[in-house]
Amino acid sequence: MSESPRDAILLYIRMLNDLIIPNSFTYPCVIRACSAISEGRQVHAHVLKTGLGGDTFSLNNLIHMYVNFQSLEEARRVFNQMPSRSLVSCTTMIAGYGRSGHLDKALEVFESTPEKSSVLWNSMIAAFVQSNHLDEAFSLFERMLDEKILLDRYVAASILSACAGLGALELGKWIHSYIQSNKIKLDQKLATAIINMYCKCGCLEKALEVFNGLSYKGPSSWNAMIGGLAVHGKGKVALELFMEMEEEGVTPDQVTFLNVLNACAHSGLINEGREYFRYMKDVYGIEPRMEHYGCMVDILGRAGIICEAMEVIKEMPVNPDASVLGALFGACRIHRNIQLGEEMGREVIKLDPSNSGRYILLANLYASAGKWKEAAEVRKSMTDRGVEKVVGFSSIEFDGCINKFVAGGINHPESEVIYAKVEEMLGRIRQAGYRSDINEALHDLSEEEMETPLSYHSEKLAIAFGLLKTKPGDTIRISKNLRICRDCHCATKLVSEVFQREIIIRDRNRFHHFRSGECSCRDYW
DNA sequence: GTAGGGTTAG
Repeated sequence: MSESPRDAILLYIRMLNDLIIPNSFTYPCVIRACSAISEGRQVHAHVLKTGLGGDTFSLNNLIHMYVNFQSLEEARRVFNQMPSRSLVSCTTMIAGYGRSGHLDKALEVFESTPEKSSVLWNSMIAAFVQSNHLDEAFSLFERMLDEKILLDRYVAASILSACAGLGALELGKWIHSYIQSNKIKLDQKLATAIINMYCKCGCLEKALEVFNGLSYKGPSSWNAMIGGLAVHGKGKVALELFMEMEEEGVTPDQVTFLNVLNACAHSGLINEGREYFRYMKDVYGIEPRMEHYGCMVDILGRAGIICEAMEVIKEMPVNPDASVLGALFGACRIHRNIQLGEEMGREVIKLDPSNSGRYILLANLYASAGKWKEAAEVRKSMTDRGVEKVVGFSSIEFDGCINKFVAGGINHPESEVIYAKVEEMLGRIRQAGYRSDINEALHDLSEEEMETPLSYHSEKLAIAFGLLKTKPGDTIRISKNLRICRDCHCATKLVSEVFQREIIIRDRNRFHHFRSGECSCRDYW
């Protein structure tokens, strides 16, 4: 066995010089050793010349190689021309299409494969999950179960990741217990997926239980747990866990530090953030990447230390991307820095014109400053460019089903009862002092549309649904794809008090645990 | 002998 891919290629050349004829065992190794597409193409030609153009093993490896070099057309050509395709050929093509975002083509290969194994099902499910098409991933998973294909640890990890994405706790729990009762091997990736699912579904305690029960904790398990504590606003605990990780001799990586910085951001730990930002480089030699800079800008900007946030950007070795400037833009929004916000908003849209949220935030920022003409222009430029608005929704799981609500939506079969409940809810919190202030509505710089009355924002519908469907005292869990707005945040605090319910809302960025009239974010978000 | 899974800011 040679140590490096280079040696494999050199050995192959020596073999040719010695006139030894390569066979079907030669090429898979040689192909995997190719470090550039041009080299791979040459070997491809050799395969054909040697008369191995019909060898499934060699061709499968060629498909894999072209996929790795992101040349899907060449991969597909090999796939199309091979005399006998195996399940491996199909799986490789599907995964390749999936990773490059060609879900339609992935699905076409998937559907046209007659004998479907769990490997094939998973390649397609994972393609959906990785492209954030979670509903499709779930329905494919259902189909898989209908066809009596057993769940293995790969499919389990994919589906758990989808559950984490949508906050589907019930399904996630089911997968977890299936893993336990069927003794599915808990390897690093699966353990990480379970911990992450519980964190992202709002069950920190379950996540900790799984984490503490692991016989071996790899870096990714620590990362998932630290990241989970971070989004729940438990910054101090996250930092303690990080120190424990170091004490146990586990080497942190760039993901660890991203999560550590994020923990600082959500808990307002400014000094700690500054320290860890230096520490990662000084102690572990990890250079901050774009994401780390973005996080650092967020920590400072959110705290209102705009000058220092700008300093961080100035000191970057590369140009800041839309995400870094987006963090600064977000800070301007919170601290009502109209002038810099205007500049950042425009810059961010220039760098990433397809993100609808930024247009809306900028338009709302203008509107809040009374600059109606500019606000209209921003909105127009968005429609002119054909940028689709991301529709805000809140989802709540009940009886194994995910119920989705959009602001002002009436598509739910129980709409009438739900709206009546919203009215009752608002009535009762008004008695406790809630005012839905028109002025606040106009100046609220949320991503969601201002056209829908605040009373019918999607989370209010979801909360009303939760109050209707769950028993008194049950926790209501809601996931939302955008950020919660100020008015809903305020209303939910009061609902938690008046109805004596714990309400957990996960928004785009973090968790809000509402209890007895207060939120775990302490209004810092 | 090849193929599928996890953690990653706002």
